[in-house]
Amino acid sequence: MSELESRTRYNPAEVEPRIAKKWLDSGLFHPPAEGEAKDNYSIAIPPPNVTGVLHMGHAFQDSIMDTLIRYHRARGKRTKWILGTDHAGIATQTQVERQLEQEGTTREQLGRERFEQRVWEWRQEHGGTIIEQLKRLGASCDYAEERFTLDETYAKAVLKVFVALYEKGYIYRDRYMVNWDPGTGSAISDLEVEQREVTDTLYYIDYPLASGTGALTVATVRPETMLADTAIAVHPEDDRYRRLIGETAVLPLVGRKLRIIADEYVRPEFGTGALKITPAHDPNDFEIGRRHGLAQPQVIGEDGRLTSEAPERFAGMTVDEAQQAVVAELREQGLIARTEPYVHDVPFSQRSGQRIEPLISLQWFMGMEELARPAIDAVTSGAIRFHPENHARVYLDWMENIRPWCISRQLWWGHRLPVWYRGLETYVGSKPPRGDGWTQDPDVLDTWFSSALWPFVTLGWPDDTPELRAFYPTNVLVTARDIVFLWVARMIMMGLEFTGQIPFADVYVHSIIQAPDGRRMSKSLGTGIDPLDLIEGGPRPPVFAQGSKPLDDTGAAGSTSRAGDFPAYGADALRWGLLAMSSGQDVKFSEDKLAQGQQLTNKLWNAARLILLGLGGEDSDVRAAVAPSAPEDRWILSRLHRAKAEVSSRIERYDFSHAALAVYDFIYGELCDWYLELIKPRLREREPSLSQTLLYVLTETVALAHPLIPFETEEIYGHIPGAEGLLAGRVSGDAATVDERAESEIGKVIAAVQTVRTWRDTAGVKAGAVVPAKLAAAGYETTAEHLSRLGRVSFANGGSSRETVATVPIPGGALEILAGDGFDAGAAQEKLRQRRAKLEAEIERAERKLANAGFVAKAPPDVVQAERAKLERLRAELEAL
RNA sequence: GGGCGGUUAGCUCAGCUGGUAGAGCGCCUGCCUUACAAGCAGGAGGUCACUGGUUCGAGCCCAGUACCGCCCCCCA
Repeated sequence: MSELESRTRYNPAEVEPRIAKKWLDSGLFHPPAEGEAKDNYSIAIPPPNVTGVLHMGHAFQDSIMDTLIRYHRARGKRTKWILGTDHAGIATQTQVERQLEQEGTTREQLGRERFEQRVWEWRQEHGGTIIEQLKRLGASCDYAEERFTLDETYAKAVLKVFVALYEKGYIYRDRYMVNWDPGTGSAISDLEVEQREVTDTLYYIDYPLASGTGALTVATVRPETMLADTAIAVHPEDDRYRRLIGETAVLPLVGRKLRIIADEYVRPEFGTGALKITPAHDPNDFEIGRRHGLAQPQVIGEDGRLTSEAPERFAGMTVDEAQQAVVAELREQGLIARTEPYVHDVPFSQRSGQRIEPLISLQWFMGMEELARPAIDAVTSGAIRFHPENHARVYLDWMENIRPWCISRQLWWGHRLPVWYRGLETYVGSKPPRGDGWTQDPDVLDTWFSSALWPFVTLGWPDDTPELRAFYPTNVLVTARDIVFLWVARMIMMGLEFTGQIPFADVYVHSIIQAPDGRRMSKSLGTGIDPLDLIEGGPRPPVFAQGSKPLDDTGAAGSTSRAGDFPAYGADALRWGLLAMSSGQDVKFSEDKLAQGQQLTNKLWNAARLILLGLGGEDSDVRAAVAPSAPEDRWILSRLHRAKAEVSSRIERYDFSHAALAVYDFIYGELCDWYLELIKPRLREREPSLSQTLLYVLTETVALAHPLIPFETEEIYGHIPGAEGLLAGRVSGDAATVDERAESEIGKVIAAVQTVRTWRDTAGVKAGAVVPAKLAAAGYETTAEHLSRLGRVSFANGGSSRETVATVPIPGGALEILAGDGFDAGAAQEKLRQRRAKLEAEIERAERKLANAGFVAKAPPDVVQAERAKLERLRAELEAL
């Protein structure tokens, strides 16, 4: 018990690693694969990137999941938190390529096989980091069964799924417009593209008519793509151009004849109302081109350079060079009518940050409509519920307008497509084809393809394993909204298609934590933050040094300003703080909340010290029954019972900030501020009934707080005499009930003490002085001593002859302060006058309300009754003064 | 273009089926009271963005306005 005795401050740095080890050694987090999913509780972790490190989003999300997991474990459920990492195709490959670059080589030089080996080595080296960080956070994942989306068993499942969907006709190969990311040299999906505002130049270019009777002017921000133009489109009802439909224009610099076509897509009011059509390099033009059967010459290649289909003098140029060259030639020929700056949104790759080059490319796609239908039903029927529920609508909107998914990626790191070609033949199968001359498709699958199978493949699918029966479907999927489409929707579709069951019943979409200044947390912006620096102390980036707004003109600080390194808050304070921040919407990171969490852990630590050191330890045992008679004992049991109900219901409703606050309020506002103060005199007397109560209350309090602040509560639990096993594995019950009488008695005395203290302060009573008083109030039969001690008043025996110099209204009557020294009578009078004025104002308001015929007639009777009762109480109080 | 959310104390945020506005931090005052001074006790501080409506009664419900943020679609 030395730590408990010697430390007046809770020291997470010493406690947490020790407790973490105990948990890991206990095997508690690895449940047997028994029973059925409906009786068990499971969550599949959103697999972090295998080479990633824990960021704030993880810490937040994992705190939430661990709270759920620990809560349900304590309710006696067989509980499994499925753990693993994602191979994260592009992200991982990029990291290894960067390393190769430093070594002066490239993946091409290395060759595919050796490159893949390098990535596996990289994984070996860095793949364990985030898992260790999860342990440090206290996440009670099933570390005994760590999955990886590129494991052998996982690969088997991916192939099976691919082949099955191919055979159903959902997966197909097509030449189609894709988002080509020149940065990664791969196609990427729509969801990996983000729009950024860019200022471009809009060029107005004259296309001479073939008839020689003038020119048609088109507007474009990408003049270089004109080399691939195959038509000019106008709106069919545009009177300016209607007569030209069917004529031809001549493409400058190239000389190709362009048909002038009519298409509803064109907006007459934009630009010149005439649109150049480049089917190979613009998604809309691609569609128009298909409608009109236009050719698709491709002048920009996958390497971002002009192809041989462009006029020879441009071939080989980069897109930027080509643009300059094209503009220069057009200028020379006097074909640029004018230019203007133009601000618009342009697609960029989230992966590489490069501007997307829309290209026609031969890729593998997956038709989603058939898969979407049951996934829509699952949500509309309520089988899957979103929390908060407004996310369901966003999900449904997206699902109802779902588009094909480009699933092939031109990478080496990932699940290689189980597709082989020989001449014009294509073979798709989980095993290579027999015979000679087959070449496997070099592409790999989009990482999200394998992630979509996560909740069931991690449990052994396609085999019918005990794990699958015990823990699938999972209970809840915890995620941020940015991957609801990328991941959640696809898991639902794949889960229904391949297991016939929803993969989870609830989807909890949590906040995104922003930097204190409202920007997103990002390493490159300097707004990111390593959760480990908060746990163990570490450098504080400038943006975290103060509140969200700079100091105002008067120099008054808006909120706490902090400097230097983060203190070692510990994992508990971090977890509590993050949970307290959580909300239905995005939130700014608040270090104050961590500080509040730290306060809480310290308070609980000292409460435990008071109880455990005060008891001495040997004569009590938490296993003994508790049936106290003292009102404060019955009060704390009743309040504890309420706190448990409150915290449970908050956790079950995914309302973590209120769960965190409820724990705080109970420990601070009831246990420490009142109960422990009330029992202090009895503590010295070693009353057995009190000891039992204290041990019971402490045990149940740490159990209550354990899902949120697991380390400290586990540590304290270890010091409780008679406590068995680990708190993390303890199933809690609740023997107590609400005790109205005790709540009323103690509630009264608390209110009275507070009133007396306020009075003392304003009446200028010296802090330590004990003031003589007469108790002229009912309801303090069992608690007068508390009032006397905590209010520092002494009750005169019998009839005192001293005069009353002040009257302090308390519930049930008043406290008459008798003449004595140690306080300022004038100030007391003033205080009394203020109180009277306030009472009179309140009485007037209540009277006015009750005089309102509408109120009495229309308000619910109980509200009116309550108003009457209040008026009477106020009058009585005024009377007492 | 469509959709969603927000605007409450100096700061960050709560606020239930409408019934006299709350927390943490910061600020002021007083206390080293034998669990905790990184503590304790007390206090000040709010035209609930704005306009109108419904209601006996609106921070909460309805309509509109302004500003902030996010998502989807997209116009060369």
